Amino acid sequence: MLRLSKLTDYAVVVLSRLEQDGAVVGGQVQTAPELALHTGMAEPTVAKVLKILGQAGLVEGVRGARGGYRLARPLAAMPLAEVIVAFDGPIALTACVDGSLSACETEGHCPVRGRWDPVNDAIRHALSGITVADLSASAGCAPMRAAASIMNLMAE
Amino acid sequence: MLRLSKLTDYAVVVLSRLEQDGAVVGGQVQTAPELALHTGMAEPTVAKVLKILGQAGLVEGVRGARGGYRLARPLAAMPLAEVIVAFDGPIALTACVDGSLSACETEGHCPVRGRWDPVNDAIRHALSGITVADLSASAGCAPMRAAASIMNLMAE
DNA sequence: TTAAACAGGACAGAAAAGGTACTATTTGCG
DNA sequence: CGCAAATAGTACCTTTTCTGTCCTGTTTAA
Ligand code: FES
Ligand code: FES
Repeated sequence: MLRLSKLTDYAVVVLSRLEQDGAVVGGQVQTAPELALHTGMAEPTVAKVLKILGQAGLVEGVRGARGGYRLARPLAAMPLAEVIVAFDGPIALTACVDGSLSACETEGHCPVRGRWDPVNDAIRHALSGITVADLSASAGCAPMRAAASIMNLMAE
Repeated sequence: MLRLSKLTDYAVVVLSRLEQDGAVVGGQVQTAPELALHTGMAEPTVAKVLKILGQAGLVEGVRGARGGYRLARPLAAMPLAEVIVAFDGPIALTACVDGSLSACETEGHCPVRGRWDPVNDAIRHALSGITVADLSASAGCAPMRAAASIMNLMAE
């Protein structure tokens, strides 16, 4: 299925919400609990997503009281490929195992190595023109997440 | 990592070997044990790969004694996408769960549904022009599999 | 009739992902 | 100065998925 990580999907929602609330570079910050309420996800999960996004340099984390997160760039300038790389690792279709890789490099030849390169290049090229902003448009209409959000509010 | 199934990788090797041995449509057949020896993979694994390829209509299985497998088409006319679909399922980047899909369809709206469509279309388009023949070229130089094949022969 | 080979499904082990919790560090505020 | 809020990092457990193998049934040439 070429399934990508669920966290990648969550990340797009969180990023959309950040821009929607004006939490762009130089603006107001948004805390993880606030984002959790508005997106309907569990708070630890949102925190995990934001931490990974911070390591990737896609969001800026402001520490301390009155801290929070803010977009490092507008979503229109944020390639989707960077988000995928942050959560799913390098964009490469391969069945290669890390352990056998060293053995193949010393050998100089490998049946797997380089075989899928044209495929990977094609996919990278296909993803190069898509930004997170292209996906955030439809992220607003979220009945399911809204329902989850309501249940989240009621649980308090 | 967008990892594809190992079986997909095996499938390309098996398909390449089939064409290499002249086991094309209307020609000689190749048995699963033979293919296992030549590719260096375990025989049950090769059998599994061939069974799935048969269900997908990419190879033809001839039953009975003196049976075997043969390519349903030349590799140049076999899109890689079909192989991936056979082993990894539909080509779609999504975190959608099957269970919640029905609930979303009754609702008519879903935050996930349709959001990744532009990405999926881009990937499908990128894969549409690649055939298995494009990958089989470098599948011949297989020092690792050759070594495994030798060990396989010695074990008998 | 026998044996070879495909077809289909079932099963246990291994690997990866998802989610959660805990601790440490930073920083505004009284 | 001390407290509280919030991020940063890490570690762990649970669940799911993948992998590889095996078993039984069906077909067919010899
Ligand atoms: S198995 Fe990956 S480089 Fe050889
Ligand atoms: S979660 Fe997949 S259609 Fe709603």
